[in-house]
Amino acid sequence: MKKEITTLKMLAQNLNLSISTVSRALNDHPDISDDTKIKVKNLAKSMNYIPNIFAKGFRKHKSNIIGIIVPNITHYFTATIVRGILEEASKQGYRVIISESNNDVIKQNEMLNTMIQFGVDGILASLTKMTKDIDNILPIIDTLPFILFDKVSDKIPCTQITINDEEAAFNVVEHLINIGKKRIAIIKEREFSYNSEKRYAGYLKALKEHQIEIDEKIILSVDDISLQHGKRMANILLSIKNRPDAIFAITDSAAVGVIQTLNKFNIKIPEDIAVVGFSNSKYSTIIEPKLTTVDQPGNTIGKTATKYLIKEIENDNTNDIATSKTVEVKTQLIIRESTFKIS
Amino acid sequence: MKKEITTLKMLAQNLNLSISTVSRALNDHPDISDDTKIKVKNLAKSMNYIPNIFAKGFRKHKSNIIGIIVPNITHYFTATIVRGILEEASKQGYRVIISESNNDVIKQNEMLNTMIQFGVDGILASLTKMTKDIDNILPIIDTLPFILFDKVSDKIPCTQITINDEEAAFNVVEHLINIGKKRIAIIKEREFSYNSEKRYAGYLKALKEHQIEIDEKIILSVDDISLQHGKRMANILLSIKNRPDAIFAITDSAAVGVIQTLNKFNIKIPEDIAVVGFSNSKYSTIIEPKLTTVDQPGNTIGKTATKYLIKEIENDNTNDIATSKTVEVKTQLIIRESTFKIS
DNA sequence: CTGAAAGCGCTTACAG
DNA sequence: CTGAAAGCGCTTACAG
Repeated sequence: MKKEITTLKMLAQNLNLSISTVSRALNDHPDISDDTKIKVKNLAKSMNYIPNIFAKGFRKHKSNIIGIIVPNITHYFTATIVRGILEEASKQGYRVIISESNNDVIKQNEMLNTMIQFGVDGILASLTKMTKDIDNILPIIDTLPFILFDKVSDKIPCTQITINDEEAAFNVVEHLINIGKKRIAIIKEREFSYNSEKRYAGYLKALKEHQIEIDEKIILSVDDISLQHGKRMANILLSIKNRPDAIFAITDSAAVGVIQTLNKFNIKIPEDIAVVGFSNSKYSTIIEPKLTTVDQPGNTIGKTATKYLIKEIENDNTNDIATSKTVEVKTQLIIRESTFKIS
Repeated sequence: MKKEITTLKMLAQNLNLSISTVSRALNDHPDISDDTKIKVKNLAKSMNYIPNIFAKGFRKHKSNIIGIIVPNITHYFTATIVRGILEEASKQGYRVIISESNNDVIKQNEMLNTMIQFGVDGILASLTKMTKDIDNILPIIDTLPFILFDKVSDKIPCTQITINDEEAAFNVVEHLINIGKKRIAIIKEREFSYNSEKRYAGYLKALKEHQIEIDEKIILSVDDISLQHGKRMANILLSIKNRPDAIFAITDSAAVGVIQTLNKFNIKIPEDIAVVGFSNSKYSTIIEPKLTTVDQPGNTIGKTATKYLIKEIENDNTNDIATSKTVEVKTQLIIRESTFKIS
């Protein structure tokens, strides 16, 4: 029982005009007289005319749909980015198709392909953790506009939007030093994570600049930077002879795990051991003591990425390597009880 | 520098066949010989043929895209539902377009309209809080397949997928009674929320069944069932002369606010006052004591809703009121420290 | 300022 | 078993 859909043809017949004229009037073509335009537009409105996007897209080879692919949509930070993308896209007249890779490279590639098949005008992607197989992505980036955000990779020559991971981590560690900490542990991910490596670099840089000795024993790497592993690592750090006086976990979840463990052993936070996370997720204000962390403006990342993508789409310069750039969105250190100045 | 796209025509020329035959071969039409099919399919693969979904959709008046609209995508539970939708949709060859209403009715209507304009085959919606203006939705539901999930409304005659709110709340309250609580407060939303009303109904039913007096003074309603309001309500409940010995907050966030407040006043949980939330969000295991709550299987809701929608799409029976049904997905009470049996 | 016509890539009745 | 042709709803060079 679908409703009768108004088409250009119907409008044309009604007004005794040609389809061409009606089409042009609706698109504000300069050749058409204002008189006609007004007549056409009024009728269109009264007949509830909705252009058939498919015919249009088909004709112009443009769908006004952008595809986005993320590892895990249930992460608060990711959802926040998605929200930014949705806002900006809808403002500019684009719709958004979403896929989740679940950190599965095979799935990610499948999804990229179906997106292209579905005729998206461009793709915004946040990579899986182990995106070693850049091979599947490289052919795509000169097929259509493609931009990376959050989980990016410098192996892929395209525009990338991230946060200033290195600087943010540097600020975290410097803050810990400023409150008097001298033996700062870090819990990071294994090598393949871009973000983790950047944060680690910031950590090292801060220690060096403040001439603090780097001790491998308190630099821990895990496969999956989760709450569970945070707990495990905290236990390890407590067991070594020369305990750290601060723990920087590269993720809020891990930091929460650390705090829970320290609480269990009645270790005073931040006096005995200070703790810092990363993300400013909701947990950070629910755990006791409240967590010092880095706020990442997901909304800004999403909007920025979308702006760049649409610009590329509308200029039709498919990922010109020359025009690719890396944009770093500024984060902010949020200081809470887990590192409060001791005095 | 877009790559040359393989079309049916190119395949046809290459094989000296007609476009019709190639099209039929690719679609496994019974009229075509196996020989031809194999030849065509092989060439298609080697030439990397991808059907143009727009031409196809345009021709068949079908986009294979479903639209979903939710109030807030950053809510963990919502993201979980979205994940379920994505999984099921992609399994059945559909793509998903997402919009966020931010609980704004005007925006919601705009989005519904653009979705229809974008030619989605059907819509899955979770309503804004104050969807009193059903008026805008009613005309839609007999235009195309339309299904409600999570935030539903019995004013709209279409298939609805929710959790068993009433039963779940009943179980919560019965559990509190079983551990010896006799004066159970509830923090709910104001009247316009469907879910809140159902949970409230479950609350009342349990009290009645166990012949516990209903006291308006410990039935609190808020506009926005957030952590902040949870705190505020907890303060109110602590200030009344005859304090409750249990608080059922209709949301985990509010329950967390309650716990933080009780902790501040050193009230023993659950001995003095037990606390229950709703959602089994991540916070519920981060707060101390860990929160008893109701687990809502978002994934199942998403999948179920999608299955029904696609069924409606493919049967082309647009929201036959006769076939509309309300499906309740079962929840599970998760008992944790905030209500542990006292003995 | 307006119209007739071609064409985007596909499917499908119709004919053989 | 295969092909020629129409048509889905739109835009746009071409002609007037």
